[in-house]
Amino acid sequence: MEITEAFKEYFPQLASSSILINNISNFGVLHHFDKNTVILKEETYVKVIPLVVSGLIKIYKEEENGHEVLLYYIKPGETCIVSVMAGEKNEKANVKGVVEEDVEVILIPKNKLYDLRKNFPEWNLYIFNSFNDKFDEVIDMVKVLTFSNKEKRLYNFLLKKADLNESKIIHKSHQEIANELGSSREVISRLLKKLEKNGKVSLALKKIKIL
Amino acid sequence: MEITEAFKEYFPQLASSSILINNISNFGVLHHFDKNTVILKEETYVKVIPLVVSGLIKIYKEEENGHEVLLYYIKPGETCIVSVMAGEKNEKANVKGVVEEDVEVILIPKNKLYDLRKNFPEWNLYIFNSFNDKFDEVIDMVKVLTFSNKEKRLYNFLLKKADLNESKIIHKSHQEIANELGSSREVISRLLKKLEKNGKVSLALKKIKIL
DNA sequence: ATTGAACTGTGACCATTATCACAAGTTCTT
DNA sequence: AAGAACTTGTGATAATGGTCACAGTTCAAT
Repeated sequence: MEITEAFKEYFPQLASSSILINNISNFGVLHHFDKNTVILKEETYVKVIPLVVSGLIKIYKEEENGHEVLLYYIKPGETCIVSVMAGEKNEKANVKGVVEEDVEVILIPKNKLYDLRKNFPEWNLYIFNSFNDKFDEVIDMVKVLTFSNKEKRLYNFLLKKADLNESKIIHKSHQEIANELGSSREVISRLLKKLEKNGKVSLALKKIKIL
Repeated sequence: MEITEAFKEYFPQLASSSILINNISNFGVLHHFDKNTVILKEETYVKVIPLVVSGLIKIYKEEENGHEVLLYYIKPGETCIVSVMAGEKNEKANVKGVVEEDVEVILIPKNKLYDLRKNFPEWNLYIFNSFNDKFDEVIDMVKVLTFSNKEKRLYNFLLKKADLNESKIIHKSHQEIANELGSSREVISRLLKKLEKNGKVSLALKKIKIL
């Protein structure tokens, strides 16, 4: 796929400005990353900002002792606001980004960020919106963590993942899910069994189906 | 205090542009709100954006059944990004904002937001930064909620509040704290006693001192 | 000074979640 | 086909936090 075309198709809000299209087409580069590639490391500087065209990226917060929590996914049409801010401020990232499903991204060099912010209100609105969306997601997570039990949190997670995949089937081991939710494998296994008993899911090896 | 003066003193990042100073001085209004005033309601539209000059505002997420969690405080030099976004998008707020300590704010009518975004890269950077700061705070909260117990969460909360107050003494009842942390009074009472036994705080009626 | 309201302390009990221990099933490799 | 590595199931136990019940304290107002 050609870059201008990809841009127009997946970033209509930005592509409403034809000068912006030209700009991004000039200095942006289409790039592919395989599943499991770490594209954002804690404590490292950011050189490029990804605009996701296809696939899925997951963003984690890491803990000192190696544990982690999934914060949110970045899907086509979205960008990584942590990268944008780390780029603007020349600071290190404080979260981890990993490719969940092979992605196609438009990479923007960080030194173009100032031009974009200065010249394109569309860009600024897009970034505002991106921040706002992820902010809402994380706030919702705080709410769930505060008021719901693990079973509900797990079920929410499965529904959201199924929605992103556009498939009722989730291919993950119990251990992987435990890692993403910051829990332990045994707990997740038991809760999944409970969900199965209550007719909410059906289970098979590395395969969970939403009913 | 005069508005231009307040603006220059508390918003140096914005005041670096003298045209922006003139703009905000023209359409901004200095206003005072008493403690406990609700300045942002869930499910209502936003008409003005506050730039906080003095005092403290707290932002909550509410639950269906009346429970709530404190998300973060807004202190002098900061603005309410939820209001900014609700204003830009003409949408309803999805959090609650209450005055924690009497505040002085510069109020900006929401219909000026587009001009600000279009004409002032400083404004855009300021909003990016505001989003980024609160985003980090909420992400940190997710981390604490996932990996720490209530005792640690409570102690963190006390330290943060003391820091904002610039005082080692926190004037809050156990019930108020329980509400802000989405817990129950008995649990908070017991944990505070435990912290007292371990020499971290000393307790008196509606008064907690960090040691 | 007395009363009423708000605040705090604490025992008892239960639900949820974490951890340890181990068994059993599945898939992959050689 | 055998073994290794990964995956899932489940009992036992302990820690954490929420709920109920009730007693004792402090404060403010009449």
